[in-house]
Amino acid sequence: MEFKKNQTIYKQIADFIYENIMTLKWPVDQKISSVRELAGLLQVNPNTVMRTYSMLQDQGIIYNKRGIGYFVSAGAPDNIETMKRNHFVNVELPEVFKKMNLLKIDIEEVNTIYHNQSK
Amino acid sequence: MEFKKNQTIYKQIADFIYENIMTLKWPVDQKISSVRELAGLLQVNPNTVMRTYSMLQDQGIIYNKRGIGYFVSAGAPDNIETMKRNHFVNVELPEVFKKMNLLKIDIEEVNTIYHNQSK
Amino acid sequence: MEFKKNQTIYKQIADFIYENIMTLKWPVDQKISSVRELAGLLQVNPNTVMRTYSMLQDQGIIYNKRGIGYFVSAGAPDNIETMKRNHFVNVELPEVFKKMNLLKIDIEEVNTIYHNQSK
Amino acid sequence: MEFKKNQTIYKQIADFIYENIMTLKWPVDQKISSVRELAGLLQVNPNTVMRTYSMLQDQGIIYNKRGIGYFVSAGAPDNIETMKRNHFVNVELPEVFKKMNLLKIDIEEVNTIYHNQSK
DNA sequence: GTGGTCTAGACCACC
DNA sequence: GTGGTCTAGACCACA
Repeated sequence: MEFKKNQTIYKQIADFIYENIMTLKWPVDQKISSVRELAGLLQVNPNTVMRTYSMLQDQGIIYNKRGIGYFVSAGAPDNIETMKRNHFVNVELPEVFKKMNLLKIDIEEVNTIYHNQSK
Repeated sequence: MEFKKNQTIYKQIADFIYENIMTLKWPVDQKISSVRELAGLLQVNPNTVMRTYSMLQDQGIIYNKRGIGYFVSAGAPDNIETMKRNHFVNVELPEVFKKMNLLKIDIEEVNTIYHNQSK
Repeated sequence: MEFKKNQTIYKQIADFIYENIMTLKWPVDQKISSVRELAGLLQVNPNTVMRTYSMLQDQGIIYNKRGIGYFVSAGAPDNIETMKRNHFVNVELPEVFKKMNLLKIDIEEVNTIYHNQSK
Repeated sequence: MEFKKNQTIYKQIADFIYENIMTLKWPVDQKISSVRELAGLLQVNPNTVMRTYSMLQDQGIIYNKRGIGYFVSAGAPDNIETMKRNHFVNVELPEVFKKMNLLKIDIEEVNTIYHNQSK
């Protein structure tokens, strides 16, 4: 896996996990990779993975059974989706709109780009 | 002037200058505030302003006359606008579209939000 | 390491690094000294080394892995050599020739001095 | 007159005067332009010209009659030439040779460039 | 007055 | 441990 340099690695790992959970590749209550396992797979320092897991645990996305490992929480797939959706609609989109204003880019232009790109 | 904590100060100062140049408050070939002056005005260390000015000089936005000060480069207003425009269209928009895909948000929904918000 | 006072320290550090890379003492993809390490070694403030590293990163000579350190870029040895060669041939030599013209010094004389000196 | 940005202005003014004296446009014992006059001509701060004149006076190239102005010293044309010649041969050329060594550029190559350029 | 460089020391996020 | 940013204050050459 390759990481973008403009974002922290542990957050990109979180995105990787989010996607696995949302797409149900990692179903609810299933044990996920151990810290060392995932660190080895992603060629990353175990501390970094640990940091991701801690964050996800704080968010209630995964839970921990001591001595056994981390598991996907009930409701995680839906929670992730609404969390991301809210963030996108309430935080990211307004920023985009604000920038469009500054650059005098019309919403029509964005529509055009969107449709052209998907061809 | 107040600074957001999630972005570096010297880049926020750059944005401040970008806007002054784009809106022609600071016309081409006009001397801009000296390092110390702007530092005093923004309540910031002169080194921080110096860092901004160096970056802008590398970008060709401003130029320097030794012992006199910094001046707005010819073509700077247009260059800033195209630079920002390109970044928005080629970098930011694709990321937005990608996220829309993941969250299964249609372009129509974005249009709706856009028009609602502007009311 | 001692520094000449007629040139800035951070550029002299860059020259030091250029040489280590060109002579392959520091091979491609090898981690180079950390900012603090080199600062201690050269008896210089870490900020000064940081400045050098930033410049070299802009030039593509070194790259950064977050939280780990700086590494020599692929192709860096060749790039440094061609960069220096170009500067010498296109900038420095013409100035020398121009001065020879003013002082009415023949190229033959330069040849003589060159061969005498090397004895 | 235009100034290169990689060298100080007052030294470039000195070069301008050196040339006028060496080519005998400004003969020995002739009064040269006043500080203000030259400053106006070159579009430069009078302090900068003053600095040049001070340096030239220290070098014995020009002398001052109080209340009247600056004059070209006897022997100035020859002195400038030998001064420049010595500096070129003893300081600049060795540096060039040293750089040629580092970049493994042969004296033959320099000869070739020299002859090609003059065509 | 102007920019430019450097030091000393601090704090932060990240690996 | 790593880089990165910022402050405070100093010194210098130059215009």
